Amino acid sequence: VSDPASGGERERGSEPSPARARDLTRTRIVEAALALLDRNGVEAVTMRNVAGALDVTPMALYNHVGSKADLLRGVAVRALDHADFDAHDPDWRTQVLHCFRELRAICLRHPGLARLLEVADVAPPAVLVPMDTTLAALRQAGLPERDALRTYFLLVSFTLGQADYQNRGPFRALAPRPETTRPVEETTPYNHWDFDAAFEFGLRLVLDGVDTMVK
Amino acid sequence: VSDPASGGERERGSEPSPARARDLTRTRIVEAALALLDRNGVEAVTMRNVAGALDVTPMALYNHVGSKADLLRGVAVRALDHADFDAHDPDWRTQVLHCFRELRAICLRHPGLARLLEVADVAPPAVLVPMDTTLAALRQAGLPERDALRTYFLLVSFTLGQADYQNRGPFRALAPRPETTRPVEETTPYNHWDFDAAFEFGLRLVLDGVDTMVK
DNA sequence: ACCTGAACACCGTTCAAGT
DNA sequence: ACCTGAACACCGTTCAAGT
Repeated sequence: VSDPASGGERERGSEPSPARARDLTRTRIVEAALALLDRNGVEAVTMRNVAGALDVTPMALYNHVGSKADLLRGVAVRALDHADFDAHDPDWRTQVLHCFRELRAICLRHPGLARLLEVADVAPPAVLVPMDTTLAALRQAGLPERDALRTYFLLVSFTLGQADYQNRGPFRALAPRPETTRPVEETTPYNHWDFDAAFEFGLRLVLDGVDTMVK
Repeated sequence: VSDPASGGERERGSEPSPARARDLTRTRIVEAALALLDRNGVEAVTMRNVAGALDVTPMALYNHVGSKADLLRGVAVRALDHADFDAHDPDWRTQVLHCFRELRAICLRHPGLARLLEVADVAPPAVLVPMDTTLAALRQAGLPERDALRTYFLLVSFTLGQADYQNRGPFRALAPRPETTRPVEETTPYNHWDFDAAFEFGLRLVLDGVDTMVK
């Protein structure tokens, strides 16, 4: 609606306007949806909103996407497909650190993405395949295949969960109400909560756990 | 609709039917919503469905609940309010284990609850306050207040995430596609995945990490 | 005080038409 | 092949009535 670049030039060259060519494309649709996700959150990415942003009828989208679930899957892929999860480092610890810092950075760059990935019927298996590097690193650390997978899931849950909390503002839930259960002077950590530090703490804790596990 | 016990007796005693008393109550509404959540998942708990289950107009609910968010908050509270998160054990490790095993057990008893708690604007701070016992245990383990909180969030993300994956069937997402990225003989852990064992592994890993951290 | 019924502004999606 | 428009079966919620 408010995008000035969307209603631009129509029929190019000499073609006599072949049925109002809009060059609507799956890529353009996915990008419009991602823009909506970034600006207004996951509940704003609606077939009708996406269509409106592209100045098109809702039903026009279905020539390119199949369903809303398909579109959301495309959005998730698009947001992650330029990620580089490979640290190219022989040390398994720095490899795992790099991997999940990268995942978190992307989730913070696209508010609403973490939520989208948690609503998992939307995330295609392909999305996190690059994380194979993490599995390799954990195996290299000495974990058997099954435990490497378990640790991988633990790290994914943690990373997405934290990013999600951060994105929707200082935790509305899960926090034991400091204002009522605890004297005021102890509530300081809630007021200036350092998400970055908390994330790094969690990563270190898990990696320390891996160390102990393989020892 | 299909509940035979809902359309039962009307006006009792000698009262001349004072405007069709339905004894509709917040508790009954919350319980009907929880039943819907358990049977048909979170997307089935709809104002209209809840009203239908109670044989009442959707708008009748608003005399007792305020909004759908308020209702969902009530459902979360109801599902958790009989939980006993206190192990009454001096050992901090068994206290933390008990706490999160209990949380997970409740989430598995109420499929859809984990998802509900993750959509956190719905979970009231009060819901997880009993977890104060966990914080106390982690402080007792030697963690400073801030790190105890961080570990608490890590454990909550992990527990809810795992329960959520388990509830919606063998992970549709987040799994690095074994069938295409890896030879078949290595895919066994995917086929018979032991959620209980994976959860226990995660707990142990985190507690080992705490041990290392305070040492 | 509590419940109903109609209505409003939304959803995703189907289907028959248009070009 | 691609897009439109009307329609269907849903949402949560407001508002004026009924008792």
